[in-house]
Amino acid sequence: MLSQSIEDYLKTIYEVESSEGKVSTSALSEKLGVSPASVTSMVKKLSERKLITHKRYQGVKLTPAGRKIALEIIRHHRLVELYLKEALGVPWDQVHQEAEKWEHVLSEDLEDRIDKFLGYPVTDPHGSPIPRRDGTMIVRQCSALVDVEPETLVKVVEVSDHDPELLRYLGGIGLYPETEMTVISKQPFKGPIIIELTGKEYPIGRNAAKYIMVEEAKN
Amino acid sequence: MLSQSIEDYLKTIYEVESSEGKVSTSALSEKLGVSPASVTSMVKKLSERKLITHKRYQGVKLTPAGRKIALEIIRHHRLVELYLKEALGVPWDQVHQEAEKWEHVLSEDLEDRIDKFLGYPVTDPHGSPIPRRDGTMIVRQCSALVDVEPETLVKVVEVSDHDPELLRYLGGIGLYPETEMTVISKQPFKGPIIIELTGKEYPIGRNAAKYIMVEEAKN
DNA sequence: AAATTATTTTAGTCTTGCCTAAATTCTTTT
DNA sequence: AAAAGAATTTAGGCAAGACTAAAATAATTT
Ligand SMILES: [Mn+2]
Ligand SMILES: [Mn+2]
Ligand SMILES: [Mn+2]
Ligand SMILES: [Mn+2]
Repeated sequence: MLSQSIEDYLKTIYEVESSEGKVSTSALSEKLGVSPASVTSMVKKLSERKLITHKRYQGVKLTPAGRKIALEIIRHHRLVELYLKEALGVPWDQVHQEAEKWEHVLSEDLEDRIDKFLGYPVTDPHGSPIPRRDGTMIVRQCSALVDVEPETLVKVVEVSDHDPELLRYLGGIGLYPETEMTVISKQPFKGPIIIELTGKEYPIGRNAAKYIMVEEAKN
Repeated sequence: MLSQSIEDYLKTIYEVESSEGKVSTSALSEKLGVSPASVTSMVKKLSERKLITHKRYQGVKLTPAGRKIALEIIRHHRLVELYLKEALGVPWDQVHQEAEKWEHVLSEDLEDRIDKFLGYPVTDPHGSPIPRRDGTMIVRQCSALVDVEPETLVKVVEVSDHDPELLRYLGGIGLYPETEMTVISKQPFKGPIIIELTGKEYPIGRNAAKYIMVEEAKN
C-alpha cells in the first residue's frame, strides 16, 4: 500500500506533466502546498522506488509504473466526483474537495460497483475523461476559451474543477460540459470575453476563460 | 482535525467501555493491534487533550468530549455500512472493513446526505444502533444467544460485525437482525446450540453464540 | 563575462505514531 | 508476608513526512 502522500505526489506530477510538459520542483511545491525542500526529499524517495525519474535541477518524469498509479488515483477521483453528484446530489463545485479524500480509500471492489452504478461513464462532472481500469485514458483535442476567435460557435468540453467559486458562477449561467455557446467578442485591454448562451450574453474574465476548454461546434 | 489514529483510539475505548466496563491498556493494545507501550503513550496524549481520564495502572475513561467524538465516528461507521449495503449492494460481511476506512473521511455534509438517502435509519446492517447527530445513542436490553435457555422463541437484535466468516454463515442460513428463531437445545460438553429457523435446524457454536444478541420474542 | 536573481538541493529539526527492552507496579500464589 | 507472575509504564529508537536556513547550481541581466 502506498501512503496518501505518495499517491498525491504521483497524481500531481501527472497533472503538471499534462498541462505544462515539464515538472519542476517549484511547480509541485506550489500545487501540493508544501515547501520545495519537502518536494526534493519526496522526489528522492519516489526515484528510489522507480516511480519517477529525476535529473538534478531538471525536473521529474513518471515511469510507466508511476503513471499507472497516477491514473488509478485519478480514476478514483473522477468516479467519486461523478458518483457524489449523481447518487447523492452533491453540487458540482463541492465534489472535488470530497473526492480529494475519498480517492485514497476506495477499494477495487467499490470502484467497480460505482463504475457499474454509473453505467461505465467516460467523463466526470467537469468533463474530464475518466481513466480506464487498464490505466489508459483518452486524450481530446480542444482549446481554451480564451484563445477562441469571436463569432465562433463552440461546445464546452471541460472546466477546471479547482475553483468552487468559478464553478458556481458557471453553473448559475448554465455553462456545463456539452453546452453549446457562441463567442461574441473579446473586450480590449484584457477585458472579459462575452459569450452568448440560451439567448443571453454573459461576461467571462480572461483568466477564467483559460480554464474553460472548448471545441468548435459543427455549425 | 483529529488524526485517524486518535479517532480509532477513541472509538475503541468506547467499544471496550461498553462491552467490558473497564478499559485496560492491554485490551486496547489487543483491539488496536498495537503494542502496550504504544497505547500508554497515546493514552498520555489523549489525557492531555482532555478526551479521556487516566489513573496510572487503572485504565482509562472517556470524558464527555471524548465520548462525543467516539460516537461521531461510530455514527459515520454505521451509516456508511448501511449505505454501502443499500446503495451499492456490498454484502454484509464486507461492509465493516470498508467502513473502517470511510468513517474517517466523511464530511458532515455527506453524512447528512447519506442519512437522508437512507431515511434516517436507526440501526446498521448488523443491528447495531446508529448514534444520533447530537452524540446520543439508544441502549437496548438484550442477551447473548449463548445464555438463552432452550425452548425459547427469540428475535435477533444484533450480530457482531467483526468476523466475516461468521456473517457469511449466518447470512447463508437466513439469520439476520429482526429474524425470529427458536432455541432448540444446547448440546452438552460445550457443544453447539441448535436453533430452528424457517422450519430447519442449524447448529451455532458456543463461541459464535456469544456474538449473537437476542431478545425474547412475545410468543 | 561578471554579477545578480531564481531555483533547487542539502543539512539539520520537529511531530506523529509506532517499536523493543527494561524497569516499575499491581495481583496472585505459596 | 514474601515470591512469582502479569500488567503497565518508562526509556530510547526509528520511519514518514513535513519545516527552516544555508549552500549549490542554473538562468537572467547588466
Ligand atoms: Mn488526494
Ligand atoms: Mn473533476
Ligand atoms: Mn462495523
Ligand atoms: Mn478506523
